[in-house]
Amino acid sequence: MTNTWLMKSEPDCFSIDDLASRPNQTEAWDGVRNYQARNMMRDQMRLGDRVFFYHSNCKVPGIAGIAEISKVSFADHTQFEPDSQYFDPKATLAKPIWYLVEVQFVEKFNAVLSLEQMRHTPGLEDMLLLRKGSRLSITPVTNEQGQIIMSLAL
DNA sequence: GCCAACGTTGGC
DNA sequence: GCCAACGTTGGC
Repeated sequence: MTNTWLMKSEPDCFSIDDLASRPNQTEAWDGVRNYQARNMMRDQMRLGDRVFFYHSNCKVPGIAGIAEISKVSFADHTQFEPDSQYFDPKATLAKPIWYLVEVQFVEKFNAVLSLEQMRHTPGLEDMLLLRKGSRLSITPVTNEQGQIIMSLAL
């Protein structure tokens, strides 16, 4: 059973083009410091799960393309690095606090499927992304929502 | 740049 | 364990 997720990234920081140009087109999704998001990565994501790569905090926020989970949950190394902005002094090697997954590029949409368009698409009303005040950087997407999104993607 | 909504922190 | 204060997210 393959699930679908939506993962946000600020394109100024890390965009889908950045992912596509990485060696192996993979990237460890480090720096997540929210427990709900961590729990999804740690406990629920499976190899091959589909990821909608969402560009946030930019001119046209929306889904820029697709990735997939290429490596399941392991400790986020940045929590151990004092020089990292993601350093967590409470974390130890024996007891890591933060976990991440690795994602791999699959495809880039010809055009970003905008937040605006998703808001106006019947069938997507219940997407967690569209909830007022929703800031969670990782959210589950239902199969139905996933199919609708794929039908809109160019 | 503004600010609403949310999560976290820490005093009590 | 409550909750005010604070910091962050992210659309607009």
